[in-house]
Amino acid sequence: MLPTASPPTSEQRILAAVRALPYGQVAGYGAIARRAGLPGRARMVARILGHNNDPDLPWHRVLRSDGRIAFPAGSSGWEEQIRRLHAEGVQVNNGKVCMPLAEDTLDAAFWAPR
DNA sequence: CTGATGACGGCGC
DNA sequence: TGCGCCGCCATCA
Repeated sequence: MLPTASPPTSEQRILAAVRALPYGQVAGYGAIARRAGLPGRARMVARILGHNNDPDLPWHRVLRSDGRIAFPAGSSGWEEQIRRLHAEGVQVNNGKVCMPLAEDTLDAAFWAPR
């Protein structure tokens, strides 16, 4: 590697965490920030997504911690996100994703009584 | 430098 | 269950 290698910026780590979301899976802003090594920066994740211009970025898999679409109901972004989630087989009810967040799923699996 | 804003989160009532 | 307030942090006016 180049000797001038610099540490990844917070923005890059956040984008990487979003790209790491598997198809048909969703996560909250706080969860993404946490995975990026930036606990408490949920708002920073939101700002990055709002300024991102990468068509390959699965931003539609990022929701609020309660599983709701972050955009105002009825807005173009709101409809677009639901449209994309539906395309991945994720069911959405009145702006609410009908499935547990990725982090909750992993946590539930870990704590499951088996 | 100070104050306001935002694709948020958590807790209290 | 729903609503409101406060906390966190980076960016903007």
